[in-house]
Amino acid sequence: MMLLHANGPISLEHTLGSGQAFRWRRDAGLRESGPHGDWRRDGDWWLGVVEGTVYRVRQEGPQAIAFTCGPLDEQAAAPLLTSYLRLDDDLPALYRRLRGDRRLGAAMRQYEGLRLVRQAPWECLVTFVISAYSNIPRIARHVEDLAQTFGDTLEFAGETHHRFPSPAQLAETGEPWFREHGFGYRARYLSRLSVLVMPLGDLTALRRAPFQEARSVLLALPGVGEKVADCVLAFSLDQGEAFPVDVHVRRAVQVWYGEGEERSDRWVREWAHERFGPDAAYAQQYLFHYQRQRGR
DNA sequence: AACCAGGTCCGAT
DNA sequence: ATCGGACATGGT
Repeated sequence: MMLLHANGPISLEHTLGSGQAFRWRRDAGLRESGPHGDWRRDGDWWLGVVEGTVYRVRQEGPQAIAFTCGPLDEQAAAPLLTSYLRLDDDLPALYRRLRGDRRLGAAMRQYEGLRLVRQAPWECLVTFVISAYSNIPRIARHVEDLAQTFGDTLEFAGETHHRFPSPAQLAETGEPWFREHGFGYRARYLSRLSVLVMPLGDLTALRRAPFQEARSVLLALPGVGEKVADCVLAFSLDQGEAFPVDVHVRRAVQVWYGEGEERSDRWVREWAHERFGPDAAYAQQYLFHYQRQRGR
């Protein structure tokens, strides 16, 4: 087990549970205890697969986490997990910049430690094409189905897990397979996506590209509209200007900033770009989570 | 049992 | 440029 410290607060609950990434699940780490065969929780762990590594992560105070992993050793994995959870992001500075905003101020207090994640772009792209007009539990089910069916196996702590499949591993999958597995009308997009992405090479190169340029590349792909493109830009390509506008965020902005007037997605997006600039992606995730949790 | 879900695409104004 | 409907499926 290894400890990692964050630059400011980190909350696994809010980071992994706010609908950015879909391969994390709460893992109580059940361990047998007592003479009556009852089970007890061994802390509140999260279990997830990132690239080729399986992680078990738990909160270790407001600014630190502990983790184990495999098959990669912890020393080698530490910088990878640090990057994935963006533990180096200066959250206190972000809060200082945005705390003048009343709604964001409230959201940041309530969900302190919520960080954007830095996902693998290909997995993020497929995930959010799947996400279109769906819901979070179902999205997670589809992503897991793809991993188990087409991804390489990974052994960790006596259990078998799966990597998310590469474009090449998905390229042979035709529309009928996706239909049969409940992907609905997204089947047509997904069956074409791999083939079109392969010649683009490593999508992480888009992290160095200007925002609009990276966005154009994504928008040319099947099943990728403005919302999905902005999710990929925000959650995998370090593009802080991205502001994904879904039904929740549009409502939130209409009510909180738009005097309740009907606003188009374009209006909301441009308003956010003007107001938040390079902090737009973070602002969006706080507003999204705030709005979505509000009704529960 | 309707209604909605982290939308996109396409054809018609 | 913008608008409206079609598109599959499952959760609440």
